[in-house]
Amino acid sequence: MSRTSVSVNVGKATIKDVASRAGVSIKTVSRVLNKEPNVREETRNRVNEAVEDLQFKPNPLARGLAGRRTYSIGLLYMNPHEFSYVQKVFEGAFAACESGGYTLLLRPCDDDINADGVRQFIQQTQVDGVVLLAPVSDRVEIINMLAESGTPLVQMSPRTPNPKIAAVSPNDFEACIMLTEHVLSFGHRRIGFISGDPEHGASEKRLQGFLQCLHTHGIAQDEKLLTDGLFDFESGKRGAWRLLNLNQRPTAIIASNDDMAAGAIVAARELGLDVPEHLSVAGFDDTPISAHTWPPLTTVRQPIIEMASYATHGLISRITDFNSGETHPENHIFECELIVRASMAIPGTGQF
Amino acid sequence: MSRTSVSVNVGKATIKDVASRAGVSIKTVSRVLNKEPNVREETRNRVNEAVEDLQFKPNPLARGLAGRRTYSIGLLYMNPHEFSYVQKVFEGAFAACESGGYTLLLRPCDDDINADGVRQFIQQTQVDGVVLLAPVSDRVEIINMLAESGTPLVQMSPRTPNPKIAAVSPNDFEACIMLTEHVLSFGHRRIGFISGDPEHGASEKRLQGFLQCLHTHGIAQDEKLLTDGLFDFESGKRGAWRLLNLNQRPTAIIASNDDMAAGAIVAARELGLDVPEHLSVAGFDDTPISAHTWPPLTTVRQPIIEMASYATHGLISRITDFNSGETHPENHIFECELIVRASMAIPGTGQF
DNA sequence: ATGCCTGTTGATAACGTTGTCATCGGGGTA
DNA sequence: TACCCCGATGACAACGTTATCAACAGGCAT
Repeated sequence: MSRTSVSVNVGKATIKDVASRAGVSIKTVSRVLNKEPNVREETRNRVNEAVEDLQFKPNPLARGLAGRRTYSIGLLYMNPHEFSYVQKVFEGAFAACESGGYTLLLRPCDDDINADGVRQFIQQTQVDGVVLLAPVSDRVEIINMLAESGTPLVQMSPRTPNPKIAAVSPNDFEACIMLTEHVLSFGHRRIGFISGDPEHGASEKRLQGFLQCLHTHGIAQDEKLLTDGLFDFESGKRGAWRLLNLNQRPTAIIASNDDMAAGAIVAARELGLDVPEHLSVAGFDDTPISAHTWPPLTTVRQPIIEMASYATHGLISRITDFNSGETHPENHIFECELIVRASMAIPGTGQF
Repeated sequence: MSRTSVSVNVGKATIKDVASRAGVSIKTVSRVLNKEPNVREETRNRVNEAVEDLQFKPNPLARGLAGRRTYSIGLLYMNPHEFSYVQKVFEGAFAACESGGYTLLLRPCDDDINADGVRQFIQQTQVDGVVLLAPVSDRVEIINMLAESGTPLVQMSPRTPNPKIAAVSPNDFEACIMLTEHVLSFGHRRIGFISGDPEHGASEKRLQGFLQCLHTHGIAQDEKLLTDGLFDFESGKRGAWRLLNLNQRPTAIIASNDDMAAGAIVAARELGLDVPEHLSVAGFDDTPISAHTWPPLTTVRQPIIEMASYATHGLISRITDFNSGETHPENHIFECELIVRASMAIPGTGQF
């Protein structure tokens, strides 16, 4: 009535306009919008038609204010230097949000992130829940604060899954056994291992998988072949440098991620060693760089997008289904996949 | 009064609590919060104290609903395969938002993005403004739609700056001249060039810079040495493959970005050519991969973070200063920097 | 004195939803 | 018949801010 709209005011319609057009109260429109029960089929249809006609989109701000929820969730992460990982997580989480009508907020965290910072973020943005990437997912004070404040959360790759908290994880341990098996199958027996950032639970798990596999095959473990890294290129390069300067240097190096493996390749070249003729190298994570080095890296793919999507879906449904009786949060494990490329060869030959 | 708070309700305070504590009306608190004029110094102080005491944070949803603004802006981008670029933009934009009290929403756009999709995004999220990354910044229908709807925007690296629209750009043309000069200084005369995705304005500008530089030095242009790419690794590899299979192959290749340069290195290796002994390679953008290949790539650094931060700051102040009389939007140009690494050598020698 | 402007302040509407509760009517049960 | 319960619906308060406009005090010109 009040609007002499000629398709100009499209999108500016409010719930009142819809209500008067459908000949019902705004509350009934609200019920239909939120798929609440106890609305007659015919009424529901009439409302939906009006919504369609007016191209009505509920105002998220009003919704949030009245309903104490924002239909948005936060994604907290650290380590911008592993950004290709974050990117994929974002991709998966974004897709899940999209399909659920949610908005996703990215939140980079400094190394010195504390519970207060997170609390402030949540207060400021009013997100309905959060996805925590490793290693944020391991900060006890943050987890506690969120639990206390009743904010739904889901962890990605936590060090030790908490039975009370939903989580998704790759099977790092088994995956690293699989990778090591692969390396052994070429005949390598002196294998160097560059571990990852100890801040990440995955680092320990990958190392343990490696050691377990050696043990299974009855290969003596040589402490000198284990060296530390931090998941970044430079530390991988330094680690490989140390390994390659041993009296008896390894014929293969497994790096706990691709960036470090790329560093290992560069270290080898600087020492005049060809990959894979003189040294085989394997990475982990199947990031873009693993396909873009020369030679391209044999690595392990985590289904990051799927994991993020799964985690986010779960989070959203927990936020939504306030009704469903406390389903036990699970730690869902995802299988990894071996990606064979050209950085691995039979020792001393360069042959595959 | 009503709250027997024992520091439990911290953060749940509303503007009313602040008002009663300071002994003023909520409107006056609002005035102080929004730094409006015409509040007595003493009153202002009293309110600020109350805000501090109660750890009051205004509810952004209520703010948005009442004030018709959300204190959030959107970042629209395409091409996830150039994600390290997006990452840096995000970094800069995020910092600017942070300091301005704004929230940043990332919005990946499909290739088939259209004005309707963007309109929907804006309606749904109610962002106060948007940052458009190339090549979204060149979609005329989108720009027009935003202009019509009165949404403030800023373009990053538009093809042709519009005098009515604020923008930031790198000096691609001059930067590519600088890079080409550098290549020429090693004595290269047959230089292959792999251009970028024609969808991006930068591609044309970089190519023109290259050609201009050759012309300045009186070097005849050989069409065969120009080949097309799409800014991704694979197209770079294919482009280099074509160039290296010419009867008279180039002694150096300039790729329009680092991913393609990495592809060029791999193509060379596959053909048994060493870099830089048999072939020099240069990239563009100084992405992480440029430092992680072997040899590391000579490239050009755009100050992406600074550009994004500058653009975002400008956007925010335009949103805020509804008062200031229509300052002419400017296209701010940023200088690029040559990054010299080890992928470039004197033709046929491998020496720097 | 009177009127007017200006700086300061407050009462209250408005923003567009969801939540709470009341109402109404019809069918099943005692 | 009387009662109760339940599905369907609506009136109106509530959410926590900003916007509008009125009120008030004091200074200055008339």
